[in-house]
Formats: sequence, C-alpha cells, structure tokens
Amino acid sequence: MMKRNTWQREAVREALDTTEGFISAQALHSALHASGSPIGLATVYRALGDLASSGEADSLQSPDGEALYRACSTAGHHHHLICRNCGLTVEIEATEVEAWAKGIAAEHGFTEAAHVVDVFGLCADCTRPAATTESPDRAG
Amino acid sequence: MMKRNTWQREAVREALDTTEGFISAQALHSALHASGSPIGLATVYRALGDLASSGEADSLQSPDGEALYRACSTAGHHHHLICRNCGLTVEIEATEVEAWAKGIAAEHGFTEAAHVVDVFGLCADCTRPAATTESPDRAG
DNA sequence: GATGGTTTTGACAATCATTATCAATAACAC
DNA sequence: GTGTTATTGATAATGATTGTCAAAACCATC
Repeated sequence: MMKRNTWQREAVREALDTTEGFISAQALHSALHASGSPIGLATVYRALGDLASSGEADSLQSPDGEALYRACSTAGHHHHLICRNCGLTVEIEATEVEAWAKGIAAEHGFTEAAHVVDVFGLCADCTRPAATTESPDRAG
Repeated sequence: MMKRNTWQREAVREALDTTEGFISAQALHSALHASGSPIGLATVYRALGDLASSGEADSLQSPDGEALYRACSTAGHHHHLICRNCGLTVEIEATEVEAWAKGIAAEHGFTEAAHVVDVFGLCADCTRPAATTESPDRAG
C-alpha cells in the first residue's frame, strides 16, 4: 500500500498548522468548510489520524472525551498548558516530570512507562473577571 | 434537593469498591447485571457521575475516549500509575508535580490550573516477556 | 403502619463523536 | 494517455453518553 499525496491531506495539515491551540476533528472540518473547502468529514478524521500516528501532530482527549489535535513543531516528547476558555496552548518541557514519572514507575516495578501530563487553566486574558462587558470567545 | 439513599447507588458504590482497576460505566453495568442486579444503565451513569463529582470516585479518559472510574480511598487530589496490560492501578502522590504544574501555569499567566497526570506502563508481572507459556489476562 | 411530597429510577429516544462501507474518483508509474 | 490502486466522501453503522418522563421508591411525618 503506497501513500499518495492529495490536496485534502495537505489542506488538513495546513489547517492544523495555522490553528493556534488544539482543535477537534469536527471543528477542523467546519473551519475547512468555512474556508470554502469541500473536504469530507471522514477524510479529515483519516488525515488527522495519519498525522497523529506519523508524529506530525499530537492528540489528547478533552475532558468531554473528544479527541483534540494540534500540529507540533517539537518532534520530541512534550506537554501542554491549555487555556480551557480560549484554547490557547503553550508547549512546555517537563524535564522534572519526565524524571519523576520514570522514578515512580520504577519504584513500583513498572516498565515502559508513558505518561499523560497536561495542565488546563485560564490564560492571563481569560483570567480577567467575566463581569466585564465582554466575555472572551471560545476558540474553535 | 435532598439526596436519597437507594440500593442502586449502594450497588454501584460497592461494585466500584470491589473492582481492581479502572472500569467503564458500561462494564460496571454489565458486571452488575452478571451478578443478578437489574439496575439500569442510565442509573449506573448517574451514580458514577455523582460519585465522581463528590470525590468518592475518580475518573479519567481512556485513550479510546471512554470514561473510566475507580473508587478512591484517598479523598484528596492524587494520580495514578496504571498497568496497560492487566489494569493494576497504584494511587500515587505527586507533590513535586503539583508544585511544578502550579509553577508552570503561573509562569505563563495561567490561573485556576488543573492537571491531568497519569502514568501508564507495564507492571512487574506483566513486564516478564510475553514469550512465556502464559500471557497475563486483561482485566475487565 | 399509612400517607404524601419529592427524588430517583429505568426503558427508550436522542445526541454526538467516530468508524466502516463501497462505488466513484484521482494519483502515480509506465 | 492509460491502467492500477489508494483515496475520497456520502451515508450508514456503531458505541458511549445524556435527556425524557411516567412509574416507583424514599423518607419525614402523622
């Protein structure tokens, strides 16, 4: 089975690149449609899945059980600081946590330890009280 | 609205208590049915949700986007070390990580930081090469 | 123990994300 | 250009979860 290059796959890759934070497959599909692309939903799912398994994107599960994707520049292992209001995402390195995870795992006899470490919060902008005239938009 | 005690809620609490690792709502419902309980699926979902929000159980998203629950003895905030093969779960404290998460969040202007920190690996038993005569059972 | 107000239950429909299906299409080697 | 074959996309199917609402259960009270 040889991989072929299609404009659809390119479109997904590009849309992901130009997206600030994490985005769901559904939202990405909507965004593409809004830009005039007739790409199909199933194709977006497939492309995102491919991107994720090839390491060009990384994915995480939102608290709602939705799969979220993001283009990641850093090829290596890293984590995220995500604003739960506007979706702003900061890639963070977690040297200490890596060490900690490895240590904890070893301590309990575990091997091949992988870990899920993501921090959700409110970014500086979204921290301003909602009582103001405007409430920040939800990214999507 | 006053909470009432029903045998259903007790059944869910107990089933969760006697379960080794994390379990999904569906699986817990099946288990209860298998034990002869006529409890409804919706009720199991409700009970688990209540248990989770009252802090008596904690929940996490499986890589498949399923919500998994587990009775937790430790009332406070803690994390998990989970065997991806047999489901064995160890509750761990992560003082360092708490501090780190708070620090990272503050450093980037984030507030109200919550974090998802779970370590998946192979426990000591499951680490033994699969080439042996027996392969360990998958917990369910 | 019976009664009544209110919560809870449960069968089922509805919703939502995701995956499978499969004929039509498009990419690539020649 | 031609043929082979991976890819697409509309839609159905799946599977987890939530909403609905009348009937049943809980519990304070008599």
